[in-house]
Amino acid sequence: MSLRHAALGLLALRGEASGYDLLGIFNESLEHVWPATQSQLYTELGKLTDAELVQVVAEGGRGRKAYAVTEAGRKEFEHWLLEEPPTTNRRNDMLLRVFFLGLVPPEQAREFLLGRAAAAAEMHERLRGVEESLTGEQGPLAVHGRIALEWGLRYSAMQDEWARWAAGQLTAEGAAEQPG
Amino acid sequence: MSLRHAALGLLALRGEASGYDLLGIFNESLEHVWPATQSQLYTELGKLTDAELVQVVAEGGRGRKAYAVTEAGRKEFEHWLLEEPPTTNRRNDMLLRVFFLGLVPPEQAREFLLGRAAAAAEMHERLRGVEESLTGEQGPLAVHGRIALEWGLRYSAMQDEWARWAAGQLTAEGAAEQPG
DNA sequence: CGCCGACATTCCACTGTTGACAGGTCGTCG
DNA sequence: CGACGACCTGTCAACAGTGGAATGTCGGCG
Repeated sequence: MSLRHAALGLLALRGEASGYDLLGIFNESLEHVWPATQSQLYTELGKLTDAELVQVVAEGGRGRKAYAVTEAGRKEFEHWLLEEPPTTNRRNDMLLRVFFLGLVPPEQAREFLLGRAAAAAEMHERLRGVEESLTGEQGPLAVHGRIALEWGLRYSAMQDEWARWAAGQLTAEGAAEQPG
Repeated sequence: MSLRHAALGLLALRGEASGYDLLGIFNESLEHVWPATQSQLYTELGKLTDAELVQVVAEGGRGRKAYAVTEAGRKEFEHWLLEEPPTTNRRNDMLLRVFFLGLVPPEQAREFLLGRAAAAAEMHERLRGVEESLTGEQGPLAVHGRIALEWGLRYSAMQDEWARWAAGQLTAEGAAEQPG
């Protein structure tokens, strides 16, 4: 149920915004952190209004409704942000595959792992590019964006090293099975 | 749709098993990689049977049905394992919170990050314990289990270091804002 | 024998996510 | 003017995942 809090947070950052505005932010800034679709967002804004966590503060042309968080909404948001423990991602597609890697020949397993390493390295380079385009930017949003980016950099580096290490383990295993 | 492939993989490893058997494995070995509930698993086994990827090879007491993968099932499984690119986890609850950390006082933001570091360190220690209980184990399953475990160790270490680094960034920022 | 716990399957109601569809308004460029 | 693209809101069906309840069987222990 974090879409609700993402919407509250964006409204808190922006002061006021329409569903359409929020959708733009979701597709730009939050695309890799918490994607959301139109239908989901408009539905959620409706529910938030019913729960009186946000309210319509202006209506403009083309049916536009500008929303802003209420006092209750702000409270709910801060409670989520600081007091609810973040739910760890329990499912991991790649580790599931690793679990079954013994079912295919070692050479194919090794290829799989090296493929993962390459994908991680590619992601790392992409993020390095983003990092460079960010140097010189100022403000608190740049600070927190930079922190999130650093997570991605460290994550992809970790994944790259781990996958290459794991491939090495398989090679060692194969060598041990066929000595001499 | 990976539950389907997890079930196929477990059946391939085990040769044959009932829904109840599989559920036990999901709760033990796959709990932190791909959890599944009763209702989900039995439903999936029904669908897999309809699709002729598995078949009932024996019926025992208490309504027990033992399943095994068919040739088509094995093919489908290997295709998934080696050729379909693993889907990266797109949503990250913690990074979403980081994105909004500018909305609360720096001291609270710092506390949040240090809390995350502590949680990661705790997870790391827990995994270290699992690692120790694994030394001496043999066999290919131990090898791949060890590789998955190593991922967890590196992931938690990375998260711990990152969170402490990030907390430092906020301190530096606060210090820069209030010099002298 | 009677009960209990492990074994074993199935159904239901609910939430979250996705993608497609449908409808309407405003500004501007040719 | 007319068409087009950007703006803006909404509904629907389908599916994955969660949690709980209902139902029944078998083996062993007191």
